[in-house]
Amino acid sequence: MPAAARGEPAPRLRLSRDRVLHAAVGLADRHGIAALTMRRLAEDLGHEAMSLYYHVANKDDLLDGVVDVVAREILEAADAVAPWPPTDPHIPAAGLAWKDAVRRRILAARAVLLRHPWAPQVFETRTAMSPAVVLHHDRLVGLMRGGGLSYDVVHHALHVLGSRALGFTQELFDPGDAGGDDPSAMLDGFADQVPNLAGMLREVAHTDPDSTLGWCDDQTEFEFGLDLILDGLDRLR
Amino acid sequence: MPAAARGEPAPRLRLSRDRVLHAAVGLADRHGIAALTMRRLAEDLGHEAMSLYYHVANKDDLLDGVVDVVAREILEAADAVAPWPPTDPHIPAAGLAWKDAVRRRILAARAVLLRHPWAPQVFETRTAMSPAVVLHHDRLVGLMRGGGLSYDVVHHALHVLGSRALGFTQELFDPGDAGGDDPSAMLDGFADQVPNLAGMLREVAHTDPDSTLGWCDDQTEFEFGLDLILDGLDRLR
DNA sequence: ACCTGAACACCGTTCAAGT
DNA sequence: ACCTGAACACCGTTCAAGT
Repeated sequence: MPAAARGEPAPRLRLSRDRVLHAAVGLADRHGIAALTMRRLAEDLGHEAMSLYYHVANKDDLLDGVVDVVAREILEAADAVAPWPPTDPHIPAAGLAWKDAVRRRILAARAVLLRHPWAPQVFETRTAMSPAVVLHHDRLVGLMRGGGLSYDVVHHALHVLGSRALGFTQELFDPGDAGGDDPSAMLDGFADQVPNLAGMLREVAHTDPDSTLGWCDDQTEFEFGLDLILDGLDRLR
Repeated sequence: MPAAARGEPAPRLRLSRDRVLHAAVGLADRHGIAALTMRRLAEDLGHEAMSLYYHVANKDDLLDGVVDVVAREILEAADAVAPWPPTDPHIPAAGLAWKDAVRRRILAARAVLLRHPWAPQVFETRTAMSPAVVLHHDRLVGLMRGGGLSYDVVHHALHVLGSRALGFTQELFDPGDAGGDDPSAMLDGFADQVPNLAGMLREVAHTDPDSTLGWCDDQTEFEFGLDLILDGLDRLR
């Protein structure tokens, strides 16, 4: 009795490192990073857990590869909106264009990460650096230098941007559950101990009482911070 | 035959949530966050793993508590250098002082985190927010408002600062292993694909050939970014 | 060359039982 | 009230064995 007749999905395809990595990304996208175990991943691929070790050294290597897959996606998206070297022969004066180009690259990166919300956490734990991440940063350096920033300022810029260059920041408060209708409600019975925060929340909530995305629009805040930094850097030109 | 006579360290002290949490912090400090398992922690305390569950709901609750311990340490250090409300009756004009006070608080937070290098990773995974973190932010809000920033700008400020308010940033490249004597060496055989980065590294390394901390001084870069942001915010006053 | 099964040393956690 | 031992369902990984 053949495997297919027993209702078991036989291995449909031979494994490869690339197939393993892309399946891992898909699994994390669908069920979160906690679901990404060697056993579960193998199951998704119709193989046994041990088979993965032929294509991947260990779990750490798997995560390095997963990060690189996401980083390649970012690189591609960023190159599509602001390549280096610039292809457009009609680019305006470099000094004016660098900010826009860097901004476009970073917002494109952010758009990619919104599809992989688990990725920032994984990026944080990686010690080896993905080639695609390095390429992305090389392009940022090129654009900033072309805009008239010194290498020294560009170097500082990479540090200031940090993970923002890849489109994410470390938010300490989860806007998801903190929001609700009334943001200051979450401080109930606690407000007298945090008078400043309570005051701020009351006013900010009042200013924009019915924003669709809750009282903190992630995209708006990300862009605000990005522009604050880019403007600050431009002033050092 | 008593337990002590058999050479086994009998439980010297009764457990408590506070003792468990502080032991967890110490364990992570000494052996890294990966060593922080329920079994290992119990062993350090001279008890059985299952005993911990009487004082802590589960591992998630343990990590929430651990984060709060670190956050209380931060709060205390920050209040020591820049309390709110300000205690000094001779404070200069508020507009000039807010930046310095916020800067002091954040650098004090950073000093604490340098003693707990594993903490940022744990902060990232927490969804519940630590009371001590909320208090620290309340004080930042107070100082900024006192400095003449509108609630709206202060709100943006908290988002821009993000984890920086607690003294850490997400660095994508590990300065530890990337450094060495020659930073551009790490791009060997790759330099032609990343000409901008290679150019930058050559010049930056040359500028400061023998800095003790390697080619990227974390503290310098952190302060550079912090000041860039604070100056940008001040301009919105 | 590529894949597998059994086995090992770990996890976090439940539950009934001890003092 | 506080702590424990045995047991369960998971991990990542080694290794010898299959095709």
